[in-house]
Amino acid sequence: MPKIKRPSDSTIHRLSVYYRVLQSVEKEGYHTVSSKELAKREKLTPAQVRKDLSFFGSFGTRGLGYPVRELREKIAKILGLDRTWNVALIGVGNMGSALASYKEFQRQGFHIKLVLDNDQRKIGSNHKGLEVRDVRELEKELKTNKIDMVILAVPANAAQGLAEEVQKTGVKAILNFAPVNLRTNDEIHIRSENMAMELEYLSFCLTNKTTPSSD
Amino acid sequence: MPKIKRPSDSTIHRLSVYYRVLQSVEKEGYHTVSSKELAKREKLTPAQVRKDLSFFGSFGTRGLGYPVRELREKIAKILGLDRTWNVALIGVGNMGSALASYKEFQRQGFHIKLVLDNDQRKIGSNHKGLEVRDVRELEKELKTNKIDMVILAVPANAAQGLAEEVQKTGVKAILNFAPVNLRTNDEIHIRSENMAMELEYLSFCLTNKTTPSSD
DNA sequence: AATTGTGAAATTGTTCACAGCA
DNA sequence: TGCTGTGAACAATTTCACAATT
Repeated sequence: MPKIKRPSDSTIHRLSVYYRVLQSVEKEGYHTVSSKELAKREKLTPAQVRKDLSFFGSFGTRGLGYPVRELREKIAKILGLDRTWNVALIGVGNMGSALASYKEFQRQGFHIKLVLDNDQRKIGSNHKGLEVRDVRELEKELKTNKIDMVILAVPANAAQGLAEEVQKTGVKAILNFAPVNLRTNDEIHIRSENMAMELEYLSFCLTNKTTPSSD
Repeated sequence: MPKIKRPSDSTIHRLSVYYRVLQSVEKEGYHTVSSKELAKREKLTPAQVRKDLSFFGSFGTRGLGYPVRELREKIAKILGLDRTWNVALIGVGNMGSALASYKEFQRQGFHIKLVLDNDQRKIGSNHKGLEVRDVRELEKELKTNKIDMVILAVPANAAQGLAEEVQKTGVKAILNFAPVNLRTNDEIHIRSENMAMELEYLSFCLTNKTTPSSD
């Protein structure tokens, strides 16, 4: 039985990285770029770049390199960035507010179309042009706004319950900022940003005097 | 020559995870916990938990499991969480403000002792009990406040320059929130939180209808 | 009886090295 | 000649399986 090679988790992450680099390279006016150049800009090896891309097809020209614009578009398509995504933000505390105005989301096609909270004082208020809606209307609001992804920026103790509710509505992706590990069945994709954990990693490095070099 | 096994990057990250779980387990009143139970709570395998811990010593008792409190303390020591760290925050925009009031940092021993910005309107103003200082005084302020780590929450185009300045002052760790890959020599530990990249990962999953299951 | 700690095996991910093409 | 695409070699990580211990 032929074993089908699936791109690894890290390959996908690096694809995201290449996408960003290609945006720069394109802005700098280059029409082609080699795996060597791409690698150099991100401290990777040329072989890794080529191998990563080869999971998805042959995009380059031997002897020449990769066509910048075309490759960027190809990667966009692979990552699903050749469209826009409707995103809902749950929780308009400090972090939620910051995320609501985070330009990079918008710039990459993630449009925050809906903002929800459970605090009566916040509901109805205006937040970056969007009226904050009542989280009790979660299901209705997610449906009406055709939401594809949810960003959870709520306190740790509220996150699990909300993740389950979101899942029930049929939304298939959550980006979680609460410092808890969400337990769900396998119907939904969840990524967590755990900022304290990153500081803990740094704490480990400093404590154990490891040599840095791109951790 | 005997090859010394170094814990991998992912082992360190999981240590952070175990630390959090142990805090819960302890709060729930348990005195011992098995690798099986720890694994279950984070969807890992018992063997992995044991292997991870074994890099740092033998903390368990065969037939019984691990002493919760003791293990938590051991891990705290390994990660350098048995002390407090002085953290400086550079950039008091939306994200910076949110980070300044992020409770989890404080709770895990990361104390934001200094807040810097380059905006004259913000300098001098009070932010969560701390006066915002002028980033032009960077070196002096980092020294006076005995800063161990810096959180960078500045626009993408300012991040690289600031990272270099921070490095010159001798601080050895940066947590970067700007959506750029910081290029530095290898004297400093850098971690980046790239929130758009996490959304892109989700975008890939939805686009390619991968089966979720704890990505 | 239960559970750790750990070499060995299996798997996964990265780098090498070179054939093949522009 | 220069650079891609890729199988094969290598390296790292995870899982297995079992002796050792309480």
